[in-house]
Amino acid sequence: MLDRAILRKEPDRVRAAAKNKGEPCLIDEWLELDEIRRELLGETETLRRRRNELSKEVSFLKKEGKEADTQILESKETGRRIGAIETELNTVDTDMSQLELRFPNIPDTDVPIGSDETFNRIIESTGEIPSFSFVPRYHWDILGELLDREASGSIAGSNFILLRGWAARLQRVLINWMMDFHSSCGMEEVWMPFVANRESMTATGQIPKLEDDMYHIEKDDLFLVPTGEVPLTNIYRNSKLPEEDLPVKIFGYSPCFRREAGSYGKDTRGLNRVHQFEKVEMVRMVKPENSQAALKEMTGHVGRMLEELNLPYRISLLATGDLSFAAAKCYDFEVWSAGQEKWLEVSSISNFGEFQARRGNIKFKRSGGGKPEFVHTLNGSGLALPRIMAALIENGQTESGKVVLPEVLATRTGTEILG
RNA sequence: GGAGAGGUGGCCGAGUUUGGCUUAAGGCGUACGCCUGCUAAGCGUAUGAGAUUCACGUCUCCGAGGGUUCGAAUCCCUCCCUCUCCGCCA
Repeated sequence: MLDRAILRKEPDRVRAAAKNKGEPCLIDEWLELDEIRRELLGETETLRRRRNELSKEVSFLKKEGKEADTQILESKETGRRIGAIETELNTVDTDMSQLELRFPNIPDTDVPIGSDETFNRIIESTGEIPSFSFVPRYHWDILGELLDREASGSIAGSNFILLRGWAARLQRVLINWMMDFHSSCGMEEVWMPFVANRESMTATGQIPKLEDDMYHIEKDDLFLVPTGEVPLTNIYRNSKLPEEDLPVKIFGYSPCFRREAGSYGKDTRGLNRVHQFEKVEMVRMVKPENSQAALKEMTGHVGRMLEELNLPYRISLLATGDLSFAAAKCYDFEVWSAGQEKWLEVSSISNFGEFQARRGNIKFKRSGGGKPEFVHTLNGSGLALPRIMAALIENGQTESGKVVLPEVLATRTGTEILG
């Protein structure tokens, strides 16, 4: 959610942001409602003030044992008028809030402007692209029956995955390794619910825009989390943190459920794009002046993870059109997967500024005093499992269809070669 | 799922029986000042959030939403959450 002061004073910025993000923008409707709202608000306040005065008079007169019929009559009439105006005011206010939920966050000034991912700017590329003396295979070919589509299909449906044997084991080892990695870097480990309610989804920005992309449990009006960002950020919804609690640095594992309507077709083979994937997510809440530095720190952190996994990667700064609804700035990490000969997105690290904090009412208070301010929130994947699996398998493959593990995983698995 | 008890400012906690000098007491904490060899104590002052306004101010907020009333923290209804006990269950 954007500051109402910005909507009011700088509608052009809001308009430009929406346009650059490819979102509709109903700012003119909002401004019109805002005028009406302020007018109505003024009227109710005058009337309320009068009613408060009358109430005091009645109270006083009754105590004196005097008549107060005139005052009671006026108060009654005033109450009726307040009621009428309030009904109108509520309608206007609800409409405004609905509109506000649909204004996307304003991208930072250094974000490249462009309609889609072709405008993303690659800012770094690290690691050596592996070469083979044979034709490298796709990970789904190497996995073979360890990626049991028949089983997952009959259990849940297409594009859900079921891993067996060493593939399942590799997934578990990877999750553990990631968790330990973050833990040793001084973040707090969190285990979270994998469903979230409507308020939580609205705070982080999935609702209203992405409601249809989520799995919904109608009976309880709960959603399966599309990312751990939702529970992790909502830990602090409606709270006011003392300054010394910042920065909040937390992480946790969660499965991520995405209906991804209309995503079937190419690029959905194997582990590339599935309805449920595993992810370890990092979330931060920082003081506004520190969010840029935090974003940088988080990208460095993820870079080190990929280096330990020995995966070649590149980082792009997303263009406005590829930036998510709630983000102000975002870096994407992609790893090279040798079989598919493609860059696969494995982590997004975003700064949301105060956008989510405003929606979720997450504030902090400076120890020197002053008004509570909104924190800045950030989050980043560290990392998303399926494509990391794909890249590890494709890059580490041998001619005989085995997989050589990077050292950090070999130590944990107890073997250097899987298969 | 059943029964009971609760939800009041950053925290604790009075007020709900009997609706109206509650404009939410009091305490803790915090900030500033006084005092002090230093610290603590003590004393004094200040201290919730939101909306609106250039400002003074005004209005709203006692878990959420409705209702009754001239007037609701207080009465009525619905819902949510927490705790205790019981039931069921991995």
